[in-house]
Amino acid sequence: MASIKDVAAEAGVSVATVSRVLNDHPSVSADARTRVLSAVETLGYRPNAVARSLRTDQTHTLGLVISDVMNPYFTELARSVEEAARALGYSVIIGNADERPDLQDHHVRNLLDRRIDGLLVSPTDGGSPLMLDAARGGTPMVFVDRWIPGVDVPVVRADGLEAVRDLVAHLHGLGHRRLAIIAGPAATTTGQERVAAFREALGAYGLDLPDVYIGQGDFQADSGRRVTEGFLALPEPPEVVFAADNLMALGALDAIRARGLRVPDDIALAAFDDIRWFVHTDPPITAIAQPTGELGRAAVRALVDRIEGRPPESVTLPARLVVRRSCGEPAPPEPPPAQSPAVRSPVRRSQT
Amino acid sequence: MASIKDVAAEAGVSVATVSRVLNDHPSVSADARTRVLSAVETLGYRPNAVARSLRTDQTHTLGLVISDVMNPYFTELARSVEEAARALGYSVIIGNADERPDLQDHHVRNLLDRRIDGLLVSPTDGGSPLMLDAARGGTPMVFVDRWIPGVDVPVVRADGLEAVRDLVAHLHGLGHRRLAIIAGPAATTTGQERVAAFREALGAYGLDLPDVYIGQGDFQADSGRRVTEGFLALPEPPEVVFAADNLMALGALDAIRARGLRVPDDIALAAFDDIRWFVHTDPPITAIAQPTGELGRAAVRALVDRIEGRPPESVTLPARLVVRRSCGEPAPPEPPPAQSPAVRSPVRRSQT
DNA sequence: GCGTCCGATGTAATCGATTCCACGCGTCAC
DNA sequence: GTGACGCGTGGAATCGATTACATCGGACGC
Repeated sequence: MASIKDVAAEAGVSVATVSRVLNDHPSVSADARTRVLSAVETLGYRPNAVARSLRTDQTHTLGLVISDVMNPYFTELARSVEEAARALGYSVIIGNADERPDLQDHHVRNLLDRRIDGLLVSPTDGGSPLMLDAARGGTPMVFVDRWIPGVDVPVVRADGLEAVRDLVAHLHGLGHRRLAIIAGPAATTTGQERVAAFREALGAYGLDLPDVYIGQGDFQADSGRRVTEGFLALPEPPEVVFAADNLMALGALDAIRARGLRVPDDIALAAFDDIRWFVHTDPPITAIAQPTGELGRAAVRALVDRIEGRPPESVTLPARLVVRRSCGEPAPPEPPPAQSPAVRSPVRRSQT
Repeated sequence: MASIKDVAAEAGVSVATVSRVLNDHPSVSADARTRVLSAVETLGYRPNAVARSLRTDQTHTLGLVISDVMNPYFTELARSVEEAARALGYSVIIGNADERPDLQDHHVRNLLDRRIDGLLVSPTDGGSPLMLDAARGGTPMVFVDRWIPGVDVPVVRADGLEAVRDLVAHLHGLGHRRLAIIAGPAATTTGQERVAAFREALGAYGLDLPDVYIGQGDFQADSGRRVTEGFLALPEPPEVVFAADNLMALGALDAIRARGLRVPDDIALAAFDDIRWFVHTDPPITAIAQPTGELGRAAVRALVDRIEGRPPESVTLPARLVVRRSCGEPAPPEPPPAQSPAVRSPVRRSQT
């Protein structure tokens, strides 16, 4: 592969001049510039990003460590992050933690070793020593979706409280009184918050959330199945199962189906996180939708602000309820499928 | 951030010795080794991968350029690639082309600039000059899923011919005679092959595939909707729609539903690529499943073989038909959901 | 006792860029 | 006419690692 030296030789100038042309530094003669450019062309030269990064101490790369790529919510988040980053001249390297703290640490370490300019994390757990060091250390960092309390890092996330209240109102209105939740890991903020929001919303109707109606899941489909099987085996099974993410809802559906029961006649189902397939499941599933694209963009904006020396902002966006038929009639008309669901909602910001 | 010099100073040795310890070179005294190791510990030193890569001309990184991350098939492929690569000591940088040749070029260029050790590509089109140069040039490369004919690069893919024959047999057995396909872009091999396989399989039953029953899609949901709307508006609409990927099947479902029609009573639907949600759609969708995990692993194996100087092998694995209810009764019993669908099938290999 | 060999170590070159500094030369002001 | 200035350019240092080569002792064989 041709290096800057080859280009310099070909153009009959010094490497310094080649570098100046490449970084369009003003003081280069028109003549030298054209000679360099044509040398670049004939050699098919491309600057070595590794060497450049070593010298400039910048990689123009963001790291994104997410909990689980196979979860459509995170896939979409990753996509919007990459898109936003690209628009700002950054590349993204994705690390998939698969909800495993050890894998998460592996990726964080890997990204740090590569000297990425900044790190976007959706933590799988309460924070390993490595993660905490990274957060306190010099690396610009922003949490997205989930965060670690007590760490001074901006957070970009959706607030589901209002939507969960709407959901409970909907369920209550349909006559449901025994409501259960498949929770995410207690070590994650989303794992805790969704249970807390659910309990609070139930409280407003004088309902409580007994321990047997809280199933401990891990945001993966299998745990949804396992927990739901437990619910169904109860002497008094719940009338509604609320899955704290879409994969556990899938597992719940598996379990319900394996028992030969029907949704919503025998048991109702709702999920946190909306995905396109929920429109076409049997029955269509009522879900809480997050403004995923906005979250990704806001997260990148915050991180790049930090990297480039501007004060980053924490952002909290509202989630919203999408009612379908999985909790019982009536089934509201689904709006015609649009290119992208038009989620226009007010933005709440708070300085960090 | 501490550098190797700081470690050397702290340990009272030269940088060469530190480097030797780090790369566990045999000729280092036990004393020096422990001193270096403890210096590393106290300084929290981590070697700079950028500098190391520059010197050794190896990044221990694989590039993966896929056509569309939001397509669950590719998401899963990416996941298995990363897993397999990690097991072999490589990291993976994913580039998402979103089915856009310009974006694909962007990512290929970016990865090449970063001097990745090898490139895994599922080409979005017939091959841009950049891609062809890269293939002919020194960069180790392997195609996965899709490939570019006439380029001497190993290919790892699934062969759907047998499965498509099974599908057509199934459809024919159910009495369907007017079968349509939503094709992928003609510039992709999978776009062409699936149509060809479908046509050939129809031919075995004396059926043909008229042009009006070939809808031109682009592997995205919207095109599936658009094409299906066209089919339904035909004076003689098809009895079956076969979508060449799962996203276009989703779009087809949208269109069918918008028309107020039912699957399979009014029209049957089948898809290439099986995804977990197909079990729970209304109705469960008959699909052709690819051994995605195997493909990812085989692709990494082939690429790493090339990188490390061993002769790489092209691999073709068979896809298989999974019959559900979307093409009409009878609905075979779905096996109980397993951790991972046990796809055990013979492996055909061919030397490249 | 002396030459040889080997193990442990340090010095310095190197990878491919960027960038500080110095230099040469032409222009302009005084 | 001369000094100051600025522009275009090249030389060389630098980033943080790896590694070839040189050096220095000590052990060992004869």
